[in-house]
Amino acid sequence: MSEEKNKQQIIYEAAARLFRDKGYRATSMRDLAKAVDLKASSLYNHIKSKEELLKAICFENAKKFLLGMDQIEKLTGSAREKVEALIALHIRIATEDITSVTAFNDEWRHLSGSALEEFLKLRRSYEKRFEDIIKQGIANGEFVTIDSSILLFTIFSSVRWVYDWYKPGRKITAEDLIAHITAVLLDGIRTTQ
Amino acid sequence: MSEEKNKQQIIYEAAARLFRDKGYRATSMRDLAKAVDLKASSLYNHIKSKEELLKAICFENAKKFLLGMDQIEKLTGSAREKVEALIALHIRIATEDITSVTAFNDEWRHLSGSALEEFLKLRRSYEKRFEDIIKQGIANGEFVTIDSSILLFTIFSSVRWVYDWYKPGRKITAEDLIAHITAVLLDGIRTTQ
DNA sequence: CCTACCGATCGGTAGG
DNA sequence: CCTACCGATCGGTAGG
Repeated sequence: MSEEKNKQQIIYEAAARLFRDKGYRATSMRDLAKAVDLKASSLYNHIKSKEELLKAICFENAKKFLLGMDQIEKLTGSAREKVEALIALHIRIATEDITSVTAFNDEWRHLSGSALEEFLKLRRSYEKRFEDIIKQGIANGEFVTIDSSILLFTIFSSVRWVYDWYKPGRKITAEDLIAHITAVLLDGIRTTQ
Repeated sequence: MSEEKNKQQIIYEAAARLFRDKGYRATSMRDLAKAVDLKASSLYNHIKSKEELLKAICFENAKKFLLGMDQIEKLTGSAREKVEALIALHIRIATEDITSVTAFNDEWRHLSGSALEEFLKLRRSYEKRFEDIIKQGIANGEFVTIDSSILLFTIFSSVRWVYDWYKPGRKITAEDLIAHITAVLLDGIRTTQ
């Protein structure tokens, strides 16, 4: 029973790694089977289908972001503090399970039909909630008056490269990254002279 | 002859669009044939192989970035002016042929063996030259003293989302994007009070 | 530029 | 958990 659970967990983790490294379409069930020391057909004693693996990866990560957003919206601080918390959220999720979050980020588009629709709905809702916080900060005078979707996507991408770059071997810690990326986003790379 | 040239061009453009929309591995030669109104076998009168299409897309775009870098390194201005020119370069390349540059960005990893090696060599060289300019700016006192690779990847990603977002229908022009993203990267989103 | 077809590989099932 | 196998689809070629 606990062994069963374990094997399924192992398959999910191997799938995330393969999807990240080779991409969903380029990963075959034979590749996955080999990675967990099984024959391809035996995988189906533990999982339902290839797409189920991708769904789990995508929706688990989406949930992490949405739960984080729930918490941050409840904060009583300024828009700046909320954006700082969101930057930290993204970087913490990324560095805690870099494999899974990278697969989520790059491979969600291979979800099919209704799963894809549902995923995009969650994503749009997350983006809207993030953008609302930015808009509040602009209205407040906390942030510069630049188109809020430009600010949104600049912040998004500034934390996104961490997925491709962060490796346990790096000397820079997650908390260093949070501090430095936050500093760049808030005040820019130019020195104030 | 010029018709022959045209058909090849049409195939390359259709391939870039399909690779961008579905991914390289999920795009079949039957898909591509349908998009250009041919049978799959007839494609091979115009092209050598599927991978040749990906190679062309990847190396053409790599060349655009490297030629831009050549020009910018020759400038006599400050590091800040060079970084501004690089930001503008990225956004101009992205908005001029958004389809091709997105395929280049997302699908290069499906290059095989020696093509992949060569591509990575070009990419590393580009990144190094970019980072050298940043290092110069830090040494100069023009830029804040934050780890240069953090600055490099933050700048890279801040212009990267444009690929996924920019559509001819948008009200914001490429030149607006350049101005706003440059402003955010140089001085941040926080107002100076 | 097409029809016809190749061997390889795909995700997945049957049956034990 | 395996062997054996399914129909579908893949990139690409032969031959006209």
